[in-house]
Amino acid sequence: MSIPLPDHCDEPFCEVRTIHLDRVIRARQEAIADPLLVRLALTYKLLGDPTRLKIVMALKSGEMCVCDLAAFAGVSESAVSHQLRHLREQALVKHRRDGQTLYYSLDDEHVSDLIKIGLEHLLEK
Amino acid sequence: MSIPLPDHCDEPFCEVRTIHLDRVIRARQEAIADPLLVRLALTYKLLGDPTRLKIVMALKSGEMCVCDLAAFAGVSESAVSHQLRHLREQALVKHRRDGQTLYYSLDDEHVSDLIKIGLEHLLEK
DNA sequence: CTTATATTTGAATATATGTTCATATGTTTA
DNA sequence: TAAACATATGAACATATATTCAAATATAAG
Repeated sequence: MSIPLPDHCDEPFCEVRTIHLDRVIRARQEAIADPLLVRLALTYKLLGDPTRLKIVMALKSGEMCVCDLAAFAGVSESAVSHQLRHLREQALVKHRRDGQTLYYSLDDEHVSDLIKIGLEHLLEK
Repeated sequence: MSIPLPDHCDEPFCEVRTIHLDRVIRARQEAIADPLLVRLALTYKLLGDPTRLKIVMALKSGEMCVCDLAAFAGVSESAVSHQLRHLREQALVKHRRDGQTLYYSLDDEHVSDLIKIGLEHLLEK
C-alpha cells in the first residue's frame, strides 16, 4: 500500500515507490549536506584499505618515518607515500620534518577513537 | 644512517630499509592479527561509500524499508538491496520482516558512534 | 658542488567495486 | 492458484583505485 504523493511534487522521490513517505521526508530533513556527506565517506574510506589502516594503527604507538612504515606494512616506500598523501589531505595524519626524514603521526585523537570503536564493534560479534 | 639488521633475520623487513628498527618491531608487537585487520578495514570501507553512508545515516532516525531507503538515497531499490547485503554481512545493520516488507535498522550503537566521531573530526577542521 | 639519502610525484596497469538490467524468491491478496 | 507486491540475486559493465616503476625534489654530507 503506497502512500499517495503530494500534488505539487518536483522532488526526486516522486518518481519512485515509497511505502512510508513520512520517514523519507524526516530522513531528508535530518540529513547532512551532500558535500559534507561525501567528505565523511572519504574519511571512512581512507581507513577502509588494509594497508592504510595498518599505517594508521602503527602510528597509534608514536610517530614513524616513511621507510619504517613501509617496512612495517610490507609494501614499497612509494606506495606508503602515496597513501600518506591521501591521509594527510583528509587530516588523518600530520608530519614534521627532521633533516631528510619526515615523521608522520596521527592528526588528532578522533582517529584513534574511530579505531577503538571499530574494534569494539568487531570483538563484540 | 640505517640501524644494522640482526644476524638471524628471516623477517620480511630485513629486505628493506629501516631507519628505526626498534619502532618497526614495537609496531609489529602491538599490531592486531591480519584477519582481524582486514575485517576492521572492511567495516570502515562499508561506511566509505556515499550511498551506503547515506543509508546508514538515514537509519539513525529509525528503521526503514528498502524502497524508502531507495527513495531517500536517490538510487534504485536493487542498488540499495545490494548495499544492504554488505552492511548486513558485517553486522552494521539488521532487519526484521513484517509481511512482504523488510525493515532495516542499525545493528548496534557502535555504528552511530562511528558516525558521531567522524563528523566531529570533520567539523573541527 | 657532487654524491647519497629520504621522500614525493606522475603515468601505467591490473584489480576492485557500485550500478544497472533481467530474473528469481518470498509474501500477501483476490 | 493466479496476480501483485517487496526484496533479493547474478551477470555485465563502467569507473575507481592501489601498486609499481621511473623520474623528480629536497636535504645532508663529503
